[in-house]
Amino acid sequence: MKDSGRKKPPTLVHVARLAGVGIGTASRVLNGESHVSQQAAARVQAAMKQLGYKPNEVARNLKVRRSGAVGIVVPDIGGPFMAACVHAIHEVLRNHHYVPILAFSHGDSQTERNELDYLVRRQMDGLIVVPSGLDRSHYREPFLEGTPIVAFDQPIPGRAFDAVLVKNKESARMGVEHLLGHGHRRIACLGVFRHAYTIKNRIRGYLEAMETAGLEPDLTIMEPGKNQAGTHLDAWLRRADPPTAIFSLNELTSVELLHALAARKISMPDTIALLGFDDVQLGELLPCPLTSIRQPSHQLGTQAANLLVERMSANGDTASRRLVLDTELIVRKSCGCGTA
Amino acid sequence: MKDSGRKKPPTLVHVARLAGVGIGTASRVLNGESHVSQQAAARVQAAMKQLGYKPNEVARNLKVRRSGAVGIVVPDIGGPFMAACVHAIHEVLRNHHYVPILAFSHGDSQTERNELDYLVRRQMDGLIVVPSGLDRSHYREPFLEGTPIVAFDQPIPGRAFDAVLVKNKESARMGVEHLLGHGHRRIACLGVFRHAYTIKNRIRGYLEAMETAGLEPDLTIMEPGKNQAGTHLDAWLRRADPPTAIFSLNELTSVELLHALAARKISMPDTIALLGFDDVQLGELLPCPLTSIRQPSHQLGTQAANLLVERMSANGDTASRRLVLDTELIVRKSCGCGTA
DNA sequence: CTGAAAGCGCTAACAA
DNA sequence: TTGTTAGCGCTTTCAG
Repeated sequence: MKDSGRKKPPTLVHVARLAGVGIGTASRVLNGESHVSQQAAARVQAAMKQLGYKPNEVARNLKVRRSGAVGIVVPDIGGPFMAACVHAIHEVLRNHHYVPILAFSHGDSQTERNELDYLVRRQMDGLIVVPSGLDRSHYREPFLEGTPIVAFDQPIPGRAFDAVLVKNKESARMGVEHLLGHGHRRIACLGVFRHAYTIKNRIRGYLEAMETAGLEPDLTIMEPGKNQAGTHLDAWLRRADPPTAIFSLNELTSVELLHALAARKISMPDTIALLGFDDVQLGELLPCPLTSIRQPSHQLGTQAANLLVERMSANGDTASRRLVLDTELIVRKSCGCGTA
Repeated sequence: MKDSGRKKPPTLVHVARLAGVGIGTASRVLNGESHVSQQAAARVQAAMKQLGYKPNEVARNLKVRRSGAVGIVVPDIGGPFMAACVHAIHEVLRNHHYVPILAFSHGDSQTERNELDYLVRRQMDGLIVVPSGLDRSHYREPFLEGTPIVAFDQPIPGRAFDAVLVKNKESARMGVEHLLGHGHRRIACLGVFRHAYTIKNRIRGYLEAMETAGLEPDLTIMEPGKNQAGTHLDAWLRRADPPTAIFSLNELTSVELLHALAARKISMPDTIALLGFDDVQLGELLPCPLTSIRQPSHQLGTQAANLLVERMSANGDTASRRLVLDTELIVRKSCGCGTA
């Protein structure tokens, strides 16, 4: 009397029995195969309808050894950038009849590894991963072999994975140069550590631009989630010659900075100009509209998904490909434009 | 020579063979069962490690007839509200060792049905659904029977599903009354159609508040994605006695409205006051900080997931439960507060 | 064209 | 404590 609750759903056997055909035939019509008589097909379909039959994908997967699913591992989808990327990936994948399975690493290596492990056990046909933990050694482990992977936003060192990235260094450099163009000499740079690769390259771009201009770089890295922007801002302002502009390395920093500036009633862009990565929602409507570097999130997602789809259907192994996309500078006022 | 590509990963059989034990024993140590000798356990574990064995979840699922996965169907995760909800759901689910599978309905009934169908075929152990299509007849179809479902944000008519909702009508009423408290008499209401239930109730709240105050309601529903807020705004302004306040039914409307107001340089809250559902990112930092009704997105997600987890593990069938959560009015300036 | 039969990798019941 | 066996629901030879 233990399992009396829900009665088991009908299987192909039931369908076949009801239709008076063999299970093989039933399977064939299920898969829309050609070599079936009209007669049989009709009766099987009738039986399926009558029983409300739904094929069991799990069983099918076990047999055909592919799950039709692809795993997506991202740190989180809090910000608009990742949300948009994930959305785009989802769309492409669904169009190709894959089911996307989303997992969060929270930027932690261990969690990332666990999620990957789990996805592999679940027989994912492919993986799209933002490698955001510090430790990336698990990408060399054997359990990932045999599963196509495309690295997203950040490359995976070592094995030659496909990757879709943006021009971080160049974009940063362009942004800082724009600030330099406004006559700023003391440009501070603020960011958070987490996503090593992207940030590292943006920093590199900042440093290059400053160096080329013969200026002293002024770099600060803060911990995420601690809302330390205010503290750093205060420190800058206490200096004899505080920075006149800030280059922000990501959305989170920009938002925190915006709050900190507002709380201190510091006028932008006069006292301090701001330019940063990632467009912030409503950034356009702020008292001083935000100038920012927009990453092509939708394209990024689409390209990555396409790359993966291609690789999953490719029998042979093609060489690994790396796509690097351009960003766009959205010029508004926080950089100093239109103030003169 | 067709399948020569990737060699098949090791199975329990290989492990057992290498360890020199029966497959049953191997399975037992895999599942951490007690009745195994130290000897055997050790050798099996060694073998597993040596082979880099990863259990095949698909096979296990087929056998135990549960997938350990739960499907989440939402219109999209573009806005911060849904993003936060989904995040919370994910978290709870993962803590209970379920894998969350996210699907998008785009607010379309057909898509919604398809996704549900697919999830059921994939043997989801449970479903959390935002029923956002107009047609909800599919929730009465037999294929959903036997799968626990909790309705999220909007209830499912008919069958007695669990549901987690917010107090839409009461919140709207409270919001409008706040506006009334500022002396506004002509309060327009703007929203988009899509999410029938929530919107309908918010409208009801608006109407009630207006009626109670003995005022003429002024309701406009626009189509999503068409950015029609400006058009409606213009229409209002052409009137002899234009509204002095707008009650916005959701985030999308608020954002569009904000853009439209800014483009027309209409001052807020003097010329037009604004109060709406859903907190908008950076709403606090706008020239006129936004007053809004904040929904408890995190709680909503957590509760829904907990409800589902409970139901999935409940053998017998408990009565369906409905949770209705409170909202919070975040008072800033766009309503007219602090202007006097 | 069609039915029967052999598994996919795993768990669970049953003997031993 | 163990090995063996019978499937989970489906696809896919392989004969007929």
